[in-house]
Amino acid sequence: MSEREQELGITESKEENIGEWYAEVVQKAGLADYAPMSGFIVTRPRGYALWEHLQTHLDAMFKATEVENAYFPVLIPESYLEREKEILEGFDPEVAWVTHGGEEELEERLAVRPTSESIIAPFMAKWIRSHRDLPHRVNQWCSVIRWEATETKPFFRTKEFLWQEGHTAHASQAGAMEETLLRLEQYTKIYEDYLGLPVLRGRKPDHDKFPGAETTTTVEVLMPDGRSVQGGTSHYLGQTFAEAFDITYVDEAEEEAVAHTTSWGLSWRALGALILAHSDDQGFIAPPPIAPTQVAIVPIWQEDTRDAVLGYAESIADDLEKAGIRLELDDRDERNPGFKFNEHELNGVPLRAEIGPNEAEAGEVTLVHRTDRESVVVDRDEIVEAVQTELDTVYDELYERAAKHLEAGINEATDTDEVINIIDERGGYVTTAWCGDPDCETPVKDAVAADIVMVPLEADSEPLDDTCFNCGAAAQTTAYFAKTY
RNA sequence: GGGACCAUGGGGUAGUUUGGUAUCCUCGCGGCUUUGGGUGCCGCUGACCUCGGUUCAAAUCCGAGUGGUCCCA
Repeated sequence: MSEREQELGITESKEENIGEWYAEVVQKAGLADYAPMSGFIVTRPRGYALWEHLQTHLDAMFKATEVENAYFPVLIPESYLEREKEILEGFDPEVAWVTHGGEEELEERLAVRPTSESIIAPFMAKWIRSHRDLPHRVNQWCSVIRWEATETKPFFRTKEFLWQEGHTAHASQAGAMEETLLRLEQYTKIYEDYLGLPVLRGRKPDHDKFPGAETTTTVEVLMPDGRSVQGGTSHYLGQTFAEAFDITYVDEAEEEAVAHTTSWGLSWRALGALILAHSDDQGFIAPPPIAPTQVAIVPIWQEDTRDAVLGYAESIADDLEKAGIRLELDDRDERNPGFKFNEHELNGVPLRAEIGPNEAEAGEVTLVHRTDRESVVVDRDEIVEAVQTELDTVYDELYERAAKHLEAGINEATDTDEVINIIDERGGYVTTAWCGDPDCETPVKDAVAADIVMVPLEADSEPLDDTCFNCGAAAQTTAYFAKTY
């Protein structure tokens, strides 16, 4: 590696030093910077654009399934937070408090929302009177703050993060469970159809549920270093919150009844997952559906071919733009093509169009994949279709790569030593039969810091074996062990 | 929760052990040159994380803080 490359591009290796490599990709690809306060980041336009595109797609799915957006205050009175005991206990150590307005101390301190159940639920109680008001669904796109003293990793671990939180109320348990699973389905779709990441769907074990929830479901994404990321969660909250906040309605028999509620959230951790999964030692790789720039057109000219090449490139850019493709025509005069190639690769642009005198003369365009630098020469007249095809190809390559990794990353074990050994040597998920007692998780936790990240979604699915991997008691379910972020 | 390492122009660094003039590359800006994988030359701007201590003198030594990375729980 030459000195020049060390300075401008990525200098860390994903293979050997994934932590530092990730920090370098995030900064050099212009996605985020570290803020002056520990635990906070500044999301730069290229990083924020990823979030906006993800948001557009997910929001459309919500709206197509009867969700409306609303906005609730960032501050929650302490008395509201106290109304549901478990949520208070669950989040208490991580709540940031506002105690003063100007110099004056407040009569009641205000929590910066760590999640909004306790401010949304009272309003649901107010708005819902009759069974005709159900189901009721609201979602908000916002940020929350959880004051954990952990090390910052942009998009994965920050005290403030962007997310959406959906909250719904239903007449029946069945309706609320259906809702819970529908949102989990939509999270799966976002990962698999837009971010290029296959996921595992499951339920959290009882000791790791959302505070106050009956059932917490999760989509888990396997990272290149063998750790699992919780990519989104959807909770069936039973009647706990409805009872605490009086979300009741008059049913068809004119009886007062307590509603069943759900909540579901997906954060910008999804961005962390896709950056970590797809990018390489050359820099970031954005999956085409959410790429801020999908195609970088690099014109290559000599003195005498300049006008012809630029004119040709511009007409192609016009066609692509009209077709709704996000592109950048990089006609900077002070940079040579090689420099531009490297820069767009660093920034994650999934497809590059090279247009020089050769292409202009032949009526062609050279398209190059970000993933493997493979190039195809296509006809100028079919440029829109060709670009769409090649973007799909890049997406498929990203997805296939991640799918192979996931497939190889699920292994089965029958006893504690085997669970520990596989986690230690290969990482990934280790499936094993489990009795359901959290004490049986402890030896694995102590040895390799891995947890049970999920159990199968279907509560009645048969465990892998008759007896628990650790204590030998009757197995209740199959556990998926993994190290986590 | 415990430990280790690190912090010098926008980015990457030398200098720190042994206290005294801060090095080089790159980015940026101006000019010329140049364009199918990080062009070349000339000129310019720009830095010792913060606070305190020791000292004639601190990037350098000491203490505290802030921030980052990694390892272990």
